[in-house]
Amino acid sequence: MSSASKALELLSLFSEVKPEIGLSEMCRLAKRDKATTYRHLQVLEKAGFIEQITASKNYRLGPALLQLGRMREATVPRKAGAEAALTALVEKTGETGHVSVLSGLTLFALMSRESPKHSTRAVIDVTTFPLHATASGICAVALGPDDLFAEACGDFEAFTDLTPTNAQSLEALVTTAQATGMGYSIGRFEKEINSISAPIFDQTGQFAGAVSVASVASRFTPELEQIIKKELIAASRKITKSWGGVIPSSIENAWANAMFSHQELDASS
Amino acid sequence: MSSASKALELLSLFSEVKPEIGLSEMCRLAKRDKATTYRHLQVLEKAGFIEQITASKNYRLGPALLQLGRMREATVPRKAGAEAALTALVEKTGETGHVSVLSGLTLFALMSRESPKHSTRAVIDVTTFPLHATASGICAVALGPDDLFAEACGDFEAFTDLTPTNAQSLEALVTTAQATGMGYSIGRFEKEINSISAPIFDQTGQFAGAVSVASVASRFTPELEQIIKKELIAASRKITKSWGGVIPSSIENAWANAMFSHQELDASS
DNA sequence: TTAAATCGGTTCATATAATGAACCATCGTT
DNA sequence: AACGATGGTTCATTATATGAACCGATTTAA
Repeated sequence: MSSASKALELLSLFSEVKPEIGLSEMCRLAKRDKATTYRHLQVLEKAGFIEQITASKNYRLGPALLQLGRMREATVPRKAGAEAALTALVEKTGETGHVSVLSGLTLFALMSRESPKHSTRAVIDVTTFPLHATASGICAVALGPDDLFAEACGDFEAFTDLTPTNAQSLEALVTTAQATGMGYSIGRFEKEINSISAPIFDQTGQFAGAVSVASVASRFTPELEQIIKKELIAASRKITKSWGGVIPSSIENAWANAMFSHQELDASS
Repeated sequence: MSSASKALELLSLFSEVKPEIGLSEMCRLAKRDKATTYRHLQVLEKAGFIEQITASKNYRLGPALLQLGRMREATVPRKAGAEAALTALVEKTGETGHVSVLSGLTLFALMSRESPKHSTRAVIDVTTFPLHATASGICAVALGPDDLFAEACGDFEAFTDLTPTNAQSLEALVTTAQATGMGYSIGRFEKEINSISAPIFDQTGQFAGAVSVASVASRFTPELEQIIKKELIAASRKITKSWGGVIPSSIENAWANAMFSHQELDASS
């Protein structure tokens, strides 16, 4: 392993709960020699990636990270960060995929991609997703800011006869989404279209959008559903990383439970 | 020079005007061997500090910077970043220094520090600075968001007989501040107190606050004024860096002109 | 169509820089 | 005063970084 890598690894030892680390402690955490660790810290400090607190002699993340982070934010559009993951998602599932972003109380379509695999396929032709009727929308209401629930209740347009049209039925969908870490829409926005959606988080740590797969109901087997969920999780992880976010452990747990329980059911059937 | 430093240096080659760089170009910019540069890029990519664009094979800043930048923001308060610079400022000038932050349309006092050098000294005992009467306020109106001018015009309270009480006289002060990159208050907030103020910028690239020196008029000689300005510039650079910002070149130019023309006057007198 | 020039990426003998055990100096406890 | 922490330093040993030359693929020019 290169020495530069070892130096950079030290940065990942900082966290919100441990923002300051002293030399000795860092040696223990990194399981490395004190002299080596010290030199690595010197390098990082000279570059502004960390700084030493004069009083305590501890180290913390440095100001250069703010600059570089801002530059990344300024120069790389979110769309670019979602592109590769969405392509992979579509390829692996053979279904239509799309990514949405939450701005204020509205869920906007960011991009969509269709699979050439089937002649019949879902087409995403909306610019904003109804919160109560789509998988992405349920995902946003369930895992995004609290005021989205009220916003969703403000418009119960019935797109199909399965669309939820009152707060109670919406609440049920939201609860399921919170338990599984994913949103579902079984023919609730368009007949014959089943969608599943996973949340995306950005550098503020908040829900930032959703990545979804829309499949035609006739080929939506349990096997396909399992594949879609698996790939959605992978896509969500990739996009979240690209947007500078971290998947909250509560979501990771929900995913693990959802995938595990489903596999169990499959095995026992 | 350590190889880790060399790798990290590559990051500073990215900028808003050059967000993507290819391998060969990076070699030229960094004046380093191609193989070495390539390996450095590999290390940075593995750490998420840069990423390669699949299509063009160019490199750009990576998502890890967003995460680390946000963590720095979350764990290091602005106050801490201003502390050392303010202490040095007060020591070198022997006068009272203070730092203010702009939040919305209001300029709040963040911290102040008095010099033990003189028994008579300025005391900063306000929590918000009037925009029209203080050096920090003029600085904010001149170099901050445009709507501050209207806000300043909303309250022309006359603290002394020198306080500007109409838009015209305020405009004149603002123009001077824009030309010199600093705000001035010669007995306009408190009699016998002269203040000079330099802007601070944060990671959004915008005016974020001001660092100021308040001196008692009786010892405010041209020599002291020159020292204060020089140290203010140094303090502004330090705090701006700590807050993740960059001094705009327009401000740097204004400072250079202001300092140079004054020195010329001194020499010719 | 060919040939020269670029590009990103790779190889391997050489040279340089990373390493860590042992070492200080300093601090706060016991 | 002896102990066990801390942050920081030294120097012989060793492992890693280095770069000239190379490769294959595109692009450009003749």
